[in-house]
Amino acid sequence: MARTQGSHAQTTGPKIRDMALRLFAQQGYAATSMRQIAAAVGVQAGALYLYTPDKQALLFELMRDHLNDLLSTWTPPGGGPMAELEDFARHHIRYHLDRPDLVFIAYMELRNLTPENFAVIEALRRDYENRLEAILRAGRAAGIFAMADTKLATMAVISLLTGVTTWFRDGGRLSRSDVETIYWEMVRKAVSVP
Amino acid sequence: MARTQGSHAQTTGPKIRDMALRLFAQQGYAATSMRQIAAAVGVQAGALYLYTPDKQALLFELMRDHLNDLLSTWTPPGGGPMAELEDFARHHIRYHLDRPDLVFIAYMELRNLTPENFAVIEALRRDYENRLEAILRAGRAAGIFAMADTKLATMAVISLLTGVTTWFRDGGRLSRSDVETIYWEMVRKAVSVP
DNA sequence: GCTTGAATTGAACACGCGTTCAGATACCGT
DNA sequence: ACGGTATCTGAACGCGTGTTCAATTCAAGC
Repeated sequence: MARTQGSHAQTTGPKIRDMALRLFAQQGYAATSMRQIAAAVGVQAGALYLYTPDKQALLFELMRDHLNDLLSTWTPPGGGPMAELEDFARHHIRYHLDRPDLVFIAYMELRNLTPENFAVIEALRRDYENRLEAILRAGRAAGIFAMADTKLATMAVISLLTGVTTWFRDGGRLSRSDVETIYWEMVRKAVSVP
Repeated sequence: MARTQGSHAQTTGPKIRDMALRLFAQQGYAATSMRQIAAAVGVQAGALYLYTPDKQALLFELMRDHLNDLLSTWTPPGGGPMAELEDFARHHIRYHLDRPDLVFIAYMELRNLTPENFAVIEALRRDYENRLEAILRAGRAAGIFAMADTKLATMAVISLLTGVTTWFRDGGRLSRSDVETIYWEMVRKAVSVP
């Protein structure tokens, strides 16, 4: 098979995903051609099909692996809802700032997934939201948090945290950990008892 | 010229914008062809060029008019930073929930603008952000608001408010004004003195 | 009913797309 | 040095794209 040995395959395979990632993030899935990806890898378009069945699989696997990674790199640390929420918020920001391209694609290219692929991604996304919701629900039950609606608070907190990717650039006025701390403070205040 | 009289022109012209809006929002600018738009209007592709110079202008004018509208339908009402922030937040949510397609396009299709068009849209967007920032800055100076960084708070509040469009659907568990009030409460707490 | 000009068609243009595949090439174990 | 196979090329396929334009249809004024 194609994926096993040979010196080229060990670099070409991953390179395709890297370049697809970069190009999809920069110009979008629909606006990126297989020929462009191939050129970026340094190969002819036909060679891509030794590593991927089609263009759609490239997008889907990027998104699926991203979400699986997001889910597997964080588990509730314990220590009560407040500590867990802080950990969640800081991890979310750190993760998103470390992988801006992946995050961008995961939010922008949902429309370009086939219905079956979309369903898979959607389910992973909901898993992630449910983790935050569980924290908020526990915190409200414990009287630590106060919000009119837990589900809305979940969505609002995720929107707020994810928004950091739209403006943050390395080398700017604030460091990543500055941003992390400032955002966490806003999240905490938004859901805490007044 | 084409735009003046005749019974068809009075309906075909606006119809093109409506259908382009719907299709761009549903499937994206790049994935929508002029032939699809024409079919949705009930006309051949060539006829579109009596009303628009090209496809790009369709996208640009949609976004430009949307942002101009957003800017012109809200002016600071006075009454102090807290009252102004509430008015801003409620207006933002109301406006965004009333025009989900336009809002979606304005956030998703920025990449598909030519550089010149992008610059125009970007400037309008910044105008809008600056209005919120002015409120927050005044509130902090007055000791009503407390946030570590005004610019970050501006971006965070906009992310939080805009996020409502990703999940809200009419006929759901909560009405628009419910959502408006719940979101406003979170915004208020996030930026207020603890 | 004829003339006029706007509104629209439908075919054509050059081009880029995703994907396939027979043939060439490069590399490895022996 | 050779055989085998993993890797890649380059051309081709059918199709859809944005846009143009001569020719046609349509609606209204006289």
